Amino acid sequence: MNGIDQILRQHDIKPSYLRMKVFDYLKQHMDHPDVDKIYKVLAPEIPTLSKTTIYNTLHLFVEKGLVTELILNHQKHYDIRTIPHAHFQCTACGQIDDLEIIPPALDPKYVAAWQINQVQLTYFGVCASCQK
Amino acid sequence: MNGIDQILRQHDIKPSYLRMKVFDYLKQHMDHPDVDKIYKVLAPEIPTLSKTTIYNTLHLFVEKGLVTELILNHQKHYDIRTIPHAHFQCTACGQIDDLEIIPPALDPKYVAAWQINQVQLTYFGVCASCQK
DNA sequence: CTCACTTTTGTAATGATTACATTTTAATTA
DNA sequence: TAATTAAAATGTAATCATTACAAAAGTGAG
Repeated sequence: MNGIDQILRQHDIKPSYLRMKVFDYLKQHMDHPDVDKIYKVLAPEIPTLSKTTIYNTLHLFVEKGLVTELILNHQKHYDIRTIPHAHFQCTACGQIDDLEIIPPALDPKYVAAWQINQVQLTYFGVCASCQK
Repeated sequence: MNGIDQILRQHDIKPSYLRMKVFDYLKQHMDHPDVDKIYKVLAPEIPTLSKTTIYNTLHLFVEKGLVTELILNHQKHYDIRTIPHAHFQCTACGQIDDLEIIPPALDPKYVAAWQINQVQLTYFGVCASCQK
């Protein structure tokens, strides 16, 4: 958990124990977990943990620009990589991989009219191991 | 509703009255409606209409490759344009616009490993009228 | 120590989607 | 045409991630 309190503070987030735990989890598990997955791992070591807290914490992280929210299959997934990149999701097992593809820039005429805040580029298909 | 029965038949779908109505709606309203929107419009003229039927019908259309499903904001939206293109969604009013951008092709090494079935490129932001 | 504020928690509500059983409609055959 | 069978449409209840909200616990300044 080295330096995590610093990172949180840099993003204007008071580093409570739980927030540090959640961020630490995200840092060590970059497989785009959803709330349930984070909860299941942290709950055993934090017996009083509530799922609502995970929701609150992640909302705060997103609001402060610390993590990116990725809605896939009616579920929110979280990613500490905030630089633009693409994703692949296997429709069989649900796993999400990062892809080093930068989403194309919008035509200037749209940029002038709209205020673009986020881009999401996702490829759906069946991963190697699920094809067998 | 000219020729709609033909289009359905071409996709191996038996053209029932309701299926034709749903497809006709999609053809005339290309603003990527969700189930609720379609239901609200069709229900008055088809008093016995059930929402489940709309769900069933759209599932069938997607399965037969007649329409594309687009999950945005935890909701399924439907699009009769099946050629690859991008979307813009306003996070304030929810409106969805088509963009003439072709999502970038995947690196051959990924294409070899995975079986890609769908690509989704979406820009999120605030549209012109919501910025006021 | 006390008070005010923030963080965390628990429960109940929401809302889109699905499961499933039943009813209605259409098509086929005798 | 009536009977039989399959397909389509319907209604209700269940599911599940997320949110709303109020209460409890923790933290820090004076």
